[in-house]
Amino acid sequence: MGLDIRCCSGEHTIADFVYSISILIVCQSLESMFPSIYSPKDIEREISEFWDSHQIYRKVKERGKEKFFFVDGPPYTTGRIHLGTAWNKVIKDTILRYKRMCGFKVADTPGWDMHGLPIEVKVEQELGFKTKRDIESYGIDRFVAKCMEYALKNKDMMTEQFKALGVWMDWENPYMTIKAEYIDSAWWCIKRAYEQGLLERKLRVVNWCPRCETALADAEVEYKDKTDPSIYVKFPIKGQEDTFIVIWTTTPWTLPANMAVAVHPSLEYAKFKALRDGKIEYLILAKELADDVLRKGGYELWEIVETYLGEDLVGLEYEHPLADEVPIQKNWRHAVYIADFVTAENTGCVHIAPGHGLEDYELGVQVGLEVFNPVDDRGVYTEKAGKYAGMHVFEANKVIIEDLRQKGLLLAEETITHRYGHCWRCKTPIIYRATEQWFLAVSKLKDKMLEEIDKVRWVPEWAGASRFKDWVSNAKDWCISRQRYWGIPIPVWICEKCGKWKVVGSIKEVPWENDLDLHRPKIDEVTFECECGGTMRRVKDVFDVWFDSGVASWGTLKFPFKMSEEEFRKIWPADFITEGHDQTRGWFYSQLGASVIAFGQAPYKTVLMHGFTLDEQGRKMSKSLGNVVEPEEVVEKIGVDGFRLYVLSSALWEDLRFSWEDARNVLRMLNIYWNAVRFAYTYMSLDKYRELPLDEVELSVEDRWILSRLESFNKLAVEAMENYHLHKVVRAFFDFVVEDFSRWYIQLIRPKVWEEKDSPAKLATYTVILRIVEKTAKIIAPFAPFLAEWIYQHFIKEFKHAEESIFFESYPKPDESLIDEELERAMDIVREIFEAASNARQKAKRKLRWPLRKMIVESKDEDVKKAVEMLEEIIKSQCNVKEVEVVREFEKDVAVKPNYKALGPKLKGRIKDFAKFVDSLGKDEIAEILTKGEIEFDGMKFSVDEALIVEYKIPEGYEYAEFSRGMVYVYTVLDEELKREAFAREVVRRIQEMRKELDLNVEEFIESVVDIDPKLVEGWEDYIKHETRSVKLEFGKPREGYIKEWDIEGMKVAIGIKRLES
RNA sequence: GGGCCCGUGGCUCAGCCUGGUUAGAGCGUGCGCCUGAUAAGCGCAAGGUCCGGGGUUCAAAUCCCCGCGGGCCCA
Repeated sequence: MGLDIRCCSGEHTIADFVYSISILIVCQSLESMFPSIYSPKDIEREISEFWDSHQIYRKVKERGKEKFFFVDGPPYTTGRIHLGTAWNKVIKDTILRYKRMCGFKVADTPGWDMHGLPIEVKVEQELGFKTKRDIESYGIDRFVAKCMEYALKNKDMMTEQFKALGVWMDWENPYMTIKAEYIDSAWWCIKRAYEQGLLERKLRVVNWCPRCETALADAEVEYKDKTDPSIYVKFPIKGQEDTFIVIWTTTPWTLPANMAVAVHPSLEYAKFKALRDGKIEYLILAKELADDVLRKGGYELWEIVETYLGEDLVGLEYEHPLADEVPIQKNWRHAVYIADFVTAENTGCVHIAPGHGLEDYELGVQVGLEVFNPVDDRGVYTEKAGKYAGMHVFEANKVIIEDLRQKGLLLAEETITHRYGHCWRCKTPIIYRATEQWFLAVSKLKDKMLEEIDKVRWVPEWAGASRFKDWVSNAKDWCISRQRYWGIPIPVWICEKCGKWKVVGSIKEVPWENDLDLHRPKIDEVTFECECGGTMRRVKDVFDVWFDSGVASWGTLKFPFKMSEEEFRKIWPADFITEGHDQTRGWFYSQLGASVIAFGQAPYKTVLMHGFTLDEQGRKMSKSLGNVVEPEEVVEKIGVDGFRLYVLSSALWEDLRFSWEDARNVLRMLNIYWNAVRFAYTYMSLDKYRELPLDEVELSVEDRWILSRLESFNKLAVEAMENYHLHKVVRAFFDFVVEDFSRWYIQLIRPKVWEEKDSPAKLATYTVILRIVEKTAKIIAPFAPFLAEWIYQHFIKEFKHAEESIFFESYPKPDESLIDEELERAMDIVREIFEAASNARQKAKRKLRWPLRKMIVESKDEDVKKAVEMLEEIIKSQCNVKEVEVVREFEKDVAVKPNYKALGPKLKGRIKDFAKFVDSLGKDEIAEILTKGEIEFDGMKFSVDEALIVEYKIPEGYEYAEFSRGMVYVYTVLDEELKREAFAREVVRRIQEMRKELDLNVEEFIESVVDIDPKLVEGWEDYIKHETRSVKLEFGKPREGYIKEWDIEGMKVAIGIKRLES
């Protein structure tokens, strides 16, 4: 745009010339001061160097006052960071930068989760190991050293990746779960558990990974589809010929350990007489399920012989189906018991193996069954399993099925695909095994934990109130022991002689020399002497790695090793943590559990739960799908700031579907911001502007408007930040910058920047722009730190006194006195009117370059009237019309016709007279009828709707378009005067184009020859000369210089321009 | 089977908590405009059963219930 402007007639003055020269000089240095193209890479490099060389991070850290205790959820040190990890840290960094700008002294210690099975598995793979025996023969000490090396190497690599994302954390001093002081924090917590009787060692059925040969916590079990046998087995009833109770199982390998059958007390069971292959059998199972099962079993006929409730079956004894193969089974009595967990599914009779099932175990304890577990750590049957000894359980399935078939006890065999637990790291299907393990008795703390959840602020609210509570209510005791090597050693020593425990609560109680040698196997050498004279040896287990991170909220503070309780209490609990929704059962939980044990309260005050990163189709990113997007790839294309803004632009708690298109769009918007700031920079630096107080300049209406918008944006940003709604800030930022600042304000003020140097209007504009740039940069600084800092260094510092870094500044507070809602509304209306006018012009094929005589806004809304009055000049210039008028009702030609269809049947023959009457009505009469809504004819009254068809016709020469509160009518007829102006502009436009094609500098003068009738642009010659920097303008055939033939509105026009040698 | 979240134009999402004229953006598409931010920028248009069905209400994308589809977590 930039329409009706600078048509100041007159010759080029000396001042003009000087101005041109200075533009030239500015243009040359401009590119180095403020490049024309936004290049994230260059900016990031420059700013990184600046931050490093000026030690900005350290200085910012020192400035904080009031504490803000943030705890970093420690990423696990395997491999490189992925999109999700990057997103996570960017969220954290943005919040921390914001809090620092709010004056807080922020705890920004990053954490590293460095122990555990995942690393062991990776190292095993590197070394080509398959079993624990490989590790033991290699040497635990060497294996642990490898794990440490692996973890440290990855930590360093990931640190560099995080730094590259502009994440300001204390990378020199992270907390690491492998460090002595951290292990101290964990041991201290276990001691606290022990003192409260919450540390238990018990025989329990646990999730067991036969490959890793260790117990797994519920949180370490991953459910996915697995195909298993699904078999129906007949257990022979003792003392009753050909009578069986029928059970169903998907784990035939647990049958050698069967100890009982469970039925539901109130479910109906029946004994069926069934015929198969000419043989009669009696089968007991749930009545309602029998038909289905018997059909599967291939029975030809069956009938009910007897029915009973489950409770009636109690005590019914049966023979173990594999008693011959597993002789030890002959020592025990097998019978039917009742259990509430039995459901009316399959046969209604549940095979119970207390050594291999959670509920089985509980039932076993209750009724006094043997907990028989003939399976070793590797998932291989022991000698106790008789015939099956030495066989892996999963391989045993088919052997057992075959044995049952041979014995005639297999009723039916199918396969089933169901969700089955797998080891979270090595993906091996887990088994359930009864083993001795160490537990934290979380079940005793559940109520307290639920109570604490309520005291925490959850963002979004349902993260805690619904999702987390659900998990915690279902939580069982936490199995914290692992039969592995790379982990925090469990600090329990047991006397070999009397069995007494010693729980060590501090690393000071054991001898150690450097902070890393508390690991196995060294710690295993430490012994204590028991009161009884016996030797106390450490249990061999290490902690579940989730327990490591569970103590992070004090581990990060090095409490209690290096911090006093008094000091600790001033800081703890954490003000803020944030992680992905997978951490509901992970870190949110492990921390809550550990903390309730240690302190009886939640370790965090606010928890922000964020989503997962998915690919463009909404699938999880995974290597096997080949859809992984690396953060570096994105950064390469759109820069760190672009990346950060992109991942922060949608609601954090929802999954982020990565989209290249959207990511690139962020870059495009940043580019608009860049260009807008650069535009301002060009003229402000040319004019050597220095900051003026806002109240010393004469603000125009558009200045007041943009200031109001700016403060409204500021207000929204602060509110959103306080609610952790980061995406709202990003959206509002782009909205303000693109819509209000670039697309509208800059267009409006463009003419002003050409005014003479000390023009008050221009100074006001500069003052406003400086404020806009400063505030927007500060508001977005936590999100896009590089760009914000760059603008601060290159723009803000140029025009006002500033700090060393933008991060020394405080986050801007809105000045609500500058918010003028009425003006904002008025401008909204004006922008709508402008859009409608553009629309109408397009319909009438009147391009914006062509001035139009007048425009009428029709609306009954007082606000519209006020808006147009208030902002008339803006409408006129933007819409390129000479005159604008608001009316309540635009005078349209109204034509009315009789509604024959409706009135015909009523008036019958007199309808013709009515038609005549209607025809005879004058303009005023029609108007009156329409206002009244009634028409009187021959003593009868009809409503207008019924009697008339009303047609409106807008007057000749007008084109219209709708907006939300009315209509805009544009008078599109061009009179001679307008045509001359329009034509002049067409000519100017062509000459400018030619200047560009010749690559002329903006200040260079030319001579122009235009082959048109001079009358076409009469009165506009000087305008053309001025606009095109033509010293001479002639009409006629061009003969020299650059000549080009144009088509202007269907007319062939030759134009020639010649560069003037200076 | 249970818990939570999501389901709005071709695509990505606002709006829903606190019900109220015509459901908004951006991208993409088509047409055009602008030209001293210019290897940029801008406008207009087409395009929607707001997942489906019930209910509450004068009024439902919005609140309630029942389904369907997707995701995560659990059993």
